[in-house]
Amino acid sequence: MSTITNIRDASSEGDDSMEDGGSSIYERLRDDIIHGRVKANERLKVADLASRMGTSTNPVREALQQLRGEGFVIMTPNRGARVRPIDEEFVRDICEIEVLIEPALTRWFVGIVTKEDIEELESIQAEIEGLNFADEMKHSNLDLRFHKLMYDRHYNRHAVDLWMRHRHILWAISRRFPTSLSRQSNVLDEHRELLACIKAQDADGAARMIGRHVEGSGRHIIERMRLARLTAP
Amino acid sequence: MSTITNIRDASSEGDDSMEDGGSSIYERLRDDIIHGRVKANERLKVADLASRMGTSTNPVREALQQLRGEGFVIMTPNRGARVRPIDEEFVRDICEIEVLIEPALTRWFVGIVTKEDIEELESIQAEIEGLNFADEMKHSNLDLRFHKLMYDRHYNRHAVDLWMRHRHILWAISRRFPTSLSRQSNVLDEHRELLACIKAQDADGAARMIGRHVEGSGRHIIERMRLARLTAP
DNA sequence: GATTGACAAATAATGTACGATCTGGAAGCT
DNA sequence: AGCTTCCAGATCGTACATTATTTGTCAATC
Repeated sequence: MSTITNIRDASSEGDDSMEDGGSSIYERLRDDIIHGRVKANERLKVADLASRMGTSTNPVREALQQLRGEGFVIMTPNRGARVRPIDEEFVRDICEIEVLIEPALTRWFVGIVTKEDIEELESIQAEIEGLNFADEMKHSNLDLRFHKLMYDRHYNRHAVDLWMRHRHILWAISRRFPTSLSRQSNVLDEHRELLACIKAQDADGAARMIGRHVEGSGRHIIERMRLARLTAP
Repeated sequence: MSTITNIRDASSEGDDSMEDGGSSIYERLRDDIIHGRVKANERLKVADLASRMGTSTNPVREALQQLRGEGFVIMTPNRGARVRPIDEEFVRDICEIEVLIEPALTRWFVGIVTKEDIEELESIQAEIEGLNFADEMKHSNLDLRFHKLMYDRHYNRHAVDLWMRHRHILWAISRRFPTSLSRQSNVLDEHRELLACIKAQDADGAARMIGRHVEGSGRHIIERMRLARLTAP
């Protein structure tokens, strides 16, 4: 229970009031939860967190309240906050929701797509194929740009926000594990097929494709999580 | 811009430290936003709210953070909080999401439904038909019980939570307006047909039915909102 | 004379410190 | 053993200090 956020402080050694490099308390806590640095259902004591973060208690309390609103922590009156377990169930849950939402967003995108959009998508896709998973970080950014381009102009901002939130969570989790080779080739295939459907103005096909894509990603992450849990508990 | 939460203080007159009747600051603020007592994009000043609520600023700040997590207020650093507009767009957005989620939840329910469940659903439906919209409040509760029974045992807690949140918002909004007679009869019809599909183990039919039900409710609320906005701006 | 720029004062958000209140568990009593 | 009492620890609320933003004024320039 010692190192939670201090894990990444290895570089800046015994430094209390570290000038936080742009990351807010909220983000730090959120990352600690998503990355599993705090155990499931573990109690989060504001005083502890405050000293660990190098601030007073008030910012921590507000961060916790925000996290409660987003469902990452569970708070009971006069009894503090506990972390919601980010386990395979959680991933499955949000993936299932995405399987419902993303096809709808995609279907709409096919209806409004322009020649320029397709060109940009293809250029992104070319970049993705170019680096071929050499840099996971870069790949993730490109992948995000790919999907963001499709969804960003959608009128349903609420749905897009939901997608973004889920996406960030999944991305943070999947960053813990490497992507298997088979999944890598599947991702490339799925993107290619998706592009083909978009170009052909086949909304149903594109929706079906994105559904498969999301489901595949989710399944892959869950398998990796299960594996990691079994090998190194 | 004077009376926001004080509207309901009319009864307890000039009483500073009113023993709040179970409603937390968070709930008060949330209701004020949903019910449109605060104008869209209006700035929420913590000091104002604190004095209005009869407390100090800290509880207000935490409530605002929670609301931010849930997307009801938008906060920018060093610039405070603004209320997210709860307009027709907002309702349309969450209804569209529900149109995607609820059919999936319903489909699963049809797969695990027992004889006892159906009996209880029918008893609730009988009660609903019995009071025939005489008491909107009671009707809402029964309607909630009806759908809750279907969704509550679903394994995807995240999706069910989302549904619950959306449901509460919609309910709070629709409470502002009376339900039209035509919509009333439609609701009854839709429930009846839904029950028939469930009894017949017709998952696709039930899903289609609930989709129509949600869409109809959403459309009705939006129309009412538009009407109210046009008649009394 | 009107516009724009900088500077200063007000206003409001953010952070810190401390006291009040509640919970949980351990020690003591029947 | 079971119940009560009490104390340590943590949360929650209040007050205050600090910092950032906004506003208003005045002067300099076009």
